[in-house]
Amino acid sequence: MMDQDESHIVKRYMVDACVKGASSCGCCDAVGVLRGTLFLADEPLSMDQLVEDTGYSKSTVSSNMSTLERLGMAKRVIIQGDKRYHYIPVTDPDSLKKDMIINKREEMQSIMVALEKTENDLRACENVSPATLERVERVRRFYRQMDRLIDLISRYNTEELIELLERGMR
Amino acid sequence: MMDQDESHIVKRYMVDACVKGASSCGCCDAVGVLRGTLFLADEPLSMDQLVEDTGYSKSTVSSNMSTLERLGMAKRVIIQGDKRYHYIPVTDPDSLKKDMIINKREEMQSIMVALEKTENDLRACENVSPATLERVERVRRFYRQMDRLIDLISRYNTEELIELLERGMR
DNA sequence: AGTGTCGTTCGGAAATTACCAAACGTCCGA
DNA sequence: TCGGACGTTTGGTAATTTCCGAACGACACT
Repeated sequence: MMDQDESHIVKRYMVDACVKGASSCGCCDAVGVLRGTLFLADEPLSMDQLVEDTGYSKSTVSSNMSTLERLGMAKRVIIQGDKRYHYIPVTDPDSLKKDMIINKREEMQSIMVALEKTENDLRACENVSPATLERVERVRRFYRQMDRLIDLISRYNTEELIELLERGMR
Repeated sequence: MMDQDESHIVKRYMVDACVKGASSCGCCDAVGVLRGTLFLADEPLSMDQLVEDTGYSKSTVSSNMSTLERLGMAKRVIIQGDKRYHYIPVTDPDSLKKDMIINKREEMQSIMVALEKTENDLRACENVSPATLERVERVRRFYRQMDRLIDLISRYNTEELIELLERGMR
């Protein structure tokens, strides 16, 4: 009796948290709902179970699970004697961090390419104010710095980083 | 003749880059278009000029400029002898970094609150598998670490950080 | 107070996105 | 080679979001 209700309430917060996280990645709610459901499942879930647990259709679950996979937040596992796929959530901090950084980095890169192109085009123009050019340069420098920073961050694991930065404070 | 066309092409890349960046913050295209337009303007732009340059309506420009302000990507400035607002893009790296971090941090915080609540609820339940609890703990630990990391990162300026991390590599 | 200039807010239309059901392709065992 | 179980892809639809024009409120100058 109570169990059902309680697990429902518990689920709510987790799912909400994941939905929030998902939407800040530009993902739709379903991605968050699915991730949250996976977190609170006792065992790897098949697509049918995800369909049942979330109320989404099979097609919605299928496409959104592939984005979860692409983002490194879920993995497929093989269950012996069952030809269906089963999904587990990725919870390993280093793995999560790595994928978070990879995704962020790709964003940065594509913006940097565009900025570089803009800067070159501006230099080729005659009637561009120096102020404008300098502004673009400055923004580009910012993104370059951030990219470098992300690169450096990716080379450490999280504990190391925290320790290093805490040590540097003094 | 050529000037018009050229500046149009130049603008394209910059605007595209900003649109891409904006949509990864969950902002609509207009936010990116406005930001890109600001970057390439020779002088602070009034709302009327932004309306003309972007083709958006006054209301759209108004509301999206306030989100740009909220995100710390644009600022209002006063032009002597002109009662209208004018906008300039924020290009200072440290300022951009600061706001980027503040926004990211708020996201993290709200997710962490939800995770904490979930963990407490799970502990209160009887029939929760230890594996599930451990999984939630692990995810929460991840977010706590990332939050700590972001906090530390916010205490340095970018050059310091890069130097510190480069030094730490050896 | 009256008038004109600005910027914001509000309700509805248009465009985009998320979602579902059905059709389709694939793999495996018979 | 057929049949069945799975997962993915594909239109079509419902819901959300974006955007515009109009109305509104605030401020300055007369």
